[in-house]
Amino acid sequence: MDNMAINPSKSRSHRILEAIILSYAEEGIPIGSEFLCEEYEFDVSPATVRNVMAELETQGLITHPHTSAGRVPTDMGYRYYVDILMQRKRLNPDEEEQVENLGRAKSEDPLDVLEQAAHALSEMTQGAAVALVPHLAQGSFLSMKLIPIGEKQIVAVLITAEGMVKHANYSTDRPMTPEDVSGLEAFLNKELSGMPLANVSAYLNELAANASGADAEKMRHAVELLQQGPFLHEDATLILEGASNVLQAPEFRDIERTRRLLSALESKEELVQILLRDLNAEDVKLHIGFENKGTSLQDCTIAAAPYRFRWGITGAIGVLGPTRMNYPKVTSLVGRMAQAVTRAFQERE
Amino acid sequence: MDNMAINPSKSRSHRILEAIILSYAEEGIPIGSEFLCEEYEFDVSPATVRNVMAELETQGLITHPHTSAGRVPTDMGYRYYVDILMQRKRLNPDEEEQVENLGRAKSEDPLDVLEQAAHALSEMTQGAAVALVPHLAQGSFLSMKLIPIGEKQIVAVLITAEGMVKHANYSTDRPMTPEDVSGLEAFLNKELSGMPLANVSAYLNELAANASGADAEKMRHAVELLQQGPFLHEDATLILEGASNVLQAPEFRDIERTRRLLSALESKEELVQILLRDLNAEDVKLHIGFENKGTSLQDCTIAAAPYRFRWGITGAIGVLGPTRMNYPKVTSLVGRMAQAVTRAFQERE
DNA sequence: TGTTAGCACTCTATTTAGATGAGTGCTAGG
DNA sequence: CCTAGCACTCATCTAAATAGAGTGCTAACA
Repeated sequence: MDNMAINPSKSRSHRILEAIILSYAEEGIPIGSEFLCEEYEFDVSPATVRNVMAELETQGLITHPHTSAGRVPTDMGYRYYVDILMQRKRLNPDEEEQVENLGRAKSEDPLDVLEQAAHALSEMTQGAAVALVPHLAQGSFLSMKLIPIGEKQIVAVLITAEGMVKHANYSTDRPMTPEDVSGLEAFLNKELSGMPLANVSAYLNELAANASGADAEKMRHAVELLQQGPFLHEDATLILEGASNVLQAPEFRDIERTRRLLSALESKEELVQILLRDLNAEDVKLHIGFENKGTSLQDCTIAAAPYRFRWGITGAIGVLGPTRMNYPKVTSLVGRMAQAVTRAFQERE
Repeated sequence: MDNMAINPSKSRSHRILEAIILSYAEEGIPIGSEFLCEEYEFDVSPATVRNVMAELETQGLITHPHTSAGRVPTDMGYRYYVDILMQRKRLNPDEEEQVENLGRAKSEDPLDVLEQAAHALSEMTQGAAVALVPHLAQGSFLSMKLIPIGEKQIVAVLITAEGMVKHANYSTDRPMTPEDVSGLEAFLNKELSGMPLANVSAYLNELAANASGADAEKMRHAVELLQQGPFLHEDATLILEGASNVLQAPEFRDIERTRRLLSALESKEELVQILLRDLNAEDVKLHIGFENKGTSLQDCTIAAAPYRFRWGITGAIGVLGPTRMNYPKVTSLVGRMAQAVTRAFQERE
C-alpha cells in the first residue's frame, strides 16, 4: 500500500480524484469521504473532502450510485485521470523479472513468444491478455515451396522475408506432374521474389491479362493459389490468455453480462478491430469503457501497445479488464511488455 | 415436444426414469410426480408415479435435493439411462443439413474443417464443442524443406504422407551456407522418407552414434532440428468453440464454479486427456459428471467420438455441456458429426 | 396385489416489515 | 475557507410470516 505516495504537488481535488480511482480499483465498492481521510493524509476533514467531491461530481468525473453511497469514478473521470494525472507504477522486482524473462525464451516461434508474453501479462494483471499476431500481408515474398502430396494435391508454403510462414493445401482440377509443380514453383519465385505481399495481387492480375498459351495455364494456377489461399487475405489472428480471470471481478457477478463479454472475446472480432487501430500508436493506448460503446466491451478497458516484429512489421499486445482496473500498474506492464516483445524479436533478426 | 413418444414397450419404471431425465434436461428444475403425469401419458395417478420414484431412488438412479422438491437424476442414473434405455434422436432436417454442409466445405485445411464442425456442433447443442486435431507424430515422413532466411536462421517445413504440415524456425550456432542447408535437406529426405515419425527419433540416434567427420556435423543438426523442434513432440492441439454457451445453463449461476470450469477449458489439458482416451472408441463415448471426478469437469458431461483423418490417423470431436444435457440429441449429433468429418477428410484423400 | 384419493408434513422461496448503518448535503459557527 | 453537527436517504441485513410445491404414508378400493 503506497497510498500516501500520492504526489503532493498536485492540487487537492486532483489528489482526491486520484485517491478515489485507486481505492475503487482496489476495493471494488463506492468510496466514502471518511474512508479516504483514513487511508490518505489529506490533512482535512471528511466534510471538506465531501465538498471537493461535490465539485468533482459537477465536473462529471465521479458519481453516486445512490444518495447514501460513496463515490465511483465515471468513465470520463478515468479518461481525465489517465490523460492528466496518472504516473505509471514502477514494476516491482518480481514483475521486472517476469518481463525480462521473455528475452531468454528458448522458442524461436513468434507465436510462442507472444503466447508467453500474454500469459505473463494475464497473470500479473489478473486480467485477460490479448496479442495480435503479425499480419502476413504486411510482409514481402521471400519464397514459396510447393510439395505435391498426390496427383491433384499440393501443399504450398509461403515464407516472407521477415520469417513469417504460412502453409495451405491447394487442390487442382486436373492432375499435375511433378514437373508442372516445380515449374509453377520456379515461376512464382522468379516473378514475386522480394515483392510486398500487398502488391502481389495486383501484379498477378496484370500478368494474367497478358499471358497466353502454356503460360496462361500457369498463371491461372498462380492466381488461384495465391488469391484464394489464405496467403494474401489471411484473417487476423488473436491470442487470448486468461479470459477466465476477468470473472473474478465483482462487476461480473451478473452472468448475462459476463456471457456476452465472453462470447465477444470468443469471436475476437471486436477485439481485433480495437487492436488494429493501435498498431500505429506511439505508446500504450487505453480504451476506456464508454469509448467502446456499441460493442460488448463497454464495461471493460483495454490497454494495448504496439510492438515491432521485424522490419516495419507490427502487432499489438494488451490487457483487457474491468473499467475499474489498476491503471498505473496495467499501463506500465503493457508498455514494458510490448518493449520486451519487440526486443525479443529484434534479437533474433 | 415429443414427450408422448417414449417407447411404450419399456417397463413403467424405465419410462418414468426416462421421462425424468428428459424433462429435467429441458426444465432445469427438479421434476415432480404431478408434472410428469400432465406431460406424459402414463395412465396412472401421481401417487403411483411417486411409488415408482421411491423405488428408483432406492436404486440410486434419482434423488431429492430436499424433502419437498421433485426428483433429479443422479449421475448413476444418467449412466444407466445412456447404457440401457437411450435411443438416439433422429436429426431434424435443419440439423441434417448443417451436418451435411460439412462435406461441401470449400476449405482444404483440416483445421478449418474441424473448426467448422465444432462451430456447428456448439450451435446446435448450445454447449461447448471441442475437437482434437490429428497428431503429427501419428503420421510418417514425406518430405522436409529447409529455407534459409538469414545466415543462421532456417525455416523448416515438415510434410507428412497424410498431408499434415508443420513448420518451425531453427537457428544454428554457426552460419551455414545455402549449400550446407540444401545438403542437410537432401540428407533428411533421403534418410527419413516414408518413415513413421514415431520411429524417427530412435533411428536418428542410432545413425548419430555411428557418424563421423563432416557427417557428424550434419547429424548433429538433423537431431537438434527434429528432436528439439515441435515436429516429434508436438503438444496436442485442441479446438474449442462456443465455451460461452455453457454459461447459459442455470447450474452455472455460481460464478466461482464457472470460473474454475472456464479456466480448465482454457488450459485444455484435462480435456485433451479425456479426448485422447476416446481415440480408439468405436462410437460416441460419454463421460458423465462423476466419471470426471478429480477434474474441474465433474459437473459436466463430455460426449466425444473419434474421427478418422487419413490412413490410420485419428482425432476426436465432441461436445461439453452440463450433466443435465439432452443426451439423445447430443449423442446423435456428435456421432453424425464425427462421421461427417471422417467423410470430409476421406473425400480429399 | 397393485392402484389411488386424501392428508399431514417438510422445507424452500417469497414476501413483508423493521432495524441498521454508511454516507451524503446542508447549515452555522470558527 | 474549513469543519463539527445533524437531519435525511436509501441500500442492506435480519427476522418473521406466508404460500406453495411436492413428498410419504395410510386406508380404501378394484
